[in-house]
Amino acid sequence: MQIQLSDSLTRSVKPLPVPEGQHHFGVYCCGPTVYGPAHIGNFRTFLVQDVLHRLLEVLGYSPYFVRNITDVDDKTIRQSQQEGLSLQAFTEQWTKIFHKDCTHLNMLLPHEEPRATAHIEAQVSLIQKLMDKGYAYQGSDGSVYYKVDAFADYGKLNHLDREALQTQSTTSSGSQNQADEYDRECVADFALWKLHKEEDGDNAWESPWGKGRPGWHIECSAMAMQYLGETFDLHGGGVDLCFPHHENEIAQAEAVTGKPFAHHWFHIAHLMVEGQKMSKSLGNLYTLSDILEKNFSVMALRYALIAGHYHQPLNFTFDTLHAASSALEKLDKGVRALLKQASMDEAVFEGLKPDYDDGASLFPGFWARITDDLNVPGALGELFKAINSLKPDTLSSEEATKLLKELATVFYVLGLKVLIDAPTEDVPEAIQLLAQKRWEAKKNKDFAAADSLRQELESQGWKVLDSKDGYTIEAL
RNA sequence: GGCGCGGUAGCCAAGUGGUAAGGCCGGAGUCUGCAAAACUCCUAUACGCCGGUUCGAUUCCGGCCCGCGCCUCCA
Repeated sequence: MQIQLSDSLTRSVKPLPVPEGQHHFGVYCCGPTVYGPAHIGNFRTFLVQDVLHRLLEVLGYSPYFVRNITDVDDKTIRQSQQEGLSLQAFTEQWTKIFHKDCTHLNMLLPHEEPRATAHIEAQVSLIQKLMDKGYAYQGSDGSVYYKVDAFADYGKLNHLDREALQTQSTTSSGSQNQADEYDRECVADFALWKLHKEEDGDNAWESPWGKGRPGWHIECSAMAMQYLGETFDLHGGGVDLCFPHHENEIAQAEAVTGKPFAHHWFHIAHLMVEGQKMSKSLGNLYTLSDILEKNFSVMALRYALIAGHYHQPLNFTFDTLHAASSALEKLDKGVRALLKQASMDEAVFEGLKPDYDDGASLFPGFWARITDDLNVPGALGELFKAINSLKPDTLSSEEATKLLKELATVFYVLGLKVLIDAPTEDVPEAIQLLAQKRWEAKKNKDFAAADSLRQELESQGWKVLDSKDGYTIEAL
């Protein structure tokens, strides 16, 4: 099945090339700057990319997925100094936490995860080529800048007016931009190599233009080409990266190679929180641990973050999370009903390998939607519709098994684990004892005693759930 | 100002030239000593506004209003 995906460069929905032979579908996504915990907005972007990664894999595209780690920039340097750590120790610590969060969110590992500081040479060499070809110059401050004017295609990704770029006369507020503090020939020019400054501390590398550090944009051009070649299939990131970051990546790469950098540009809209832009000052910037502390499951978060179309801003609220939890429970029930009919163990279901068969799909609506510009909300709608129409107890064991196999593939693409484990909290002995007493009182039909014990348990933060021949205890 | 995205029931969110998926919430019933769970069922005069094209527009075109994003290192 072929995937259609909108492309920012052509501003159209384009089919991804059909997989053939040994070709690997090369994907580069801009990863995090590791100076603190990633927030759920970052994860929205990475999760959408993860769904694309999984879809490509299941449909036979053989993706080769590269996502970088930015481990040198103003913020990482400043923070590491404040904490009295070396840049490396500082960024490694946050990289580890990022990895932990990714695993927790059930994200596939990238095939490569290059770090900027481990690829200084490749960046220096790319800058040298830009110098040699006349696309870069050393400013009066000693730093090296990209000469935007020299690259005729500059602005093509964002469809910018070249005339306006010459002066870049306005800023976000529409006011005049005071550009005279810069040593660039043109305000649109951007830094390739930043000459060492005192506040950079030890964080400097040798280069033909003196000790310094790379500009932000150059790492992605250099590393993408190193791992994926001069031209690759798809490049993605959050919308905010479309300009200037991706525009600059194109300028750096294409000026040197003369070839298209990426065939397809994939941008993911931002996450809003309670209708507002996320920001520290508004206090609405959540990390994964913030969400887990509020007793939501990580799967509910994953569901909530992928359930909106990537093309539109997603408004995240705690209502959304509640809705996601309930929706997951519904899927859990649907699957359990089929498991019973198929006499399949949970573990067997969870161990099923994704296996997509185009001709024999039992959920054609789901696949049609998800391959149509990664329409996850539409696909989820189709999935629920299909599950609602099933009557498990009328199915043969074979039919139920077949459905489960394809559902496993569907859930693999979404990266959702739908079988929800019963809470396995440790219940203190004293509480267990009280619960046992209550159960006995209930069996003896001493309901007054049973009720007062229930109240006592609740006052201590525990809830008893009765079933036919027993009970379970849950934290409130 | 430039470029872009969006306005669908209480909330979230698909989609279509012929009167509208799905999820959540809500409600009812069954069941259970109570509570919850579970099961079954159900609801809604929802397509920003104004014109145009059309037999017919939420869907196409034009205008307007409103919200949001980017426009020098934020996913």
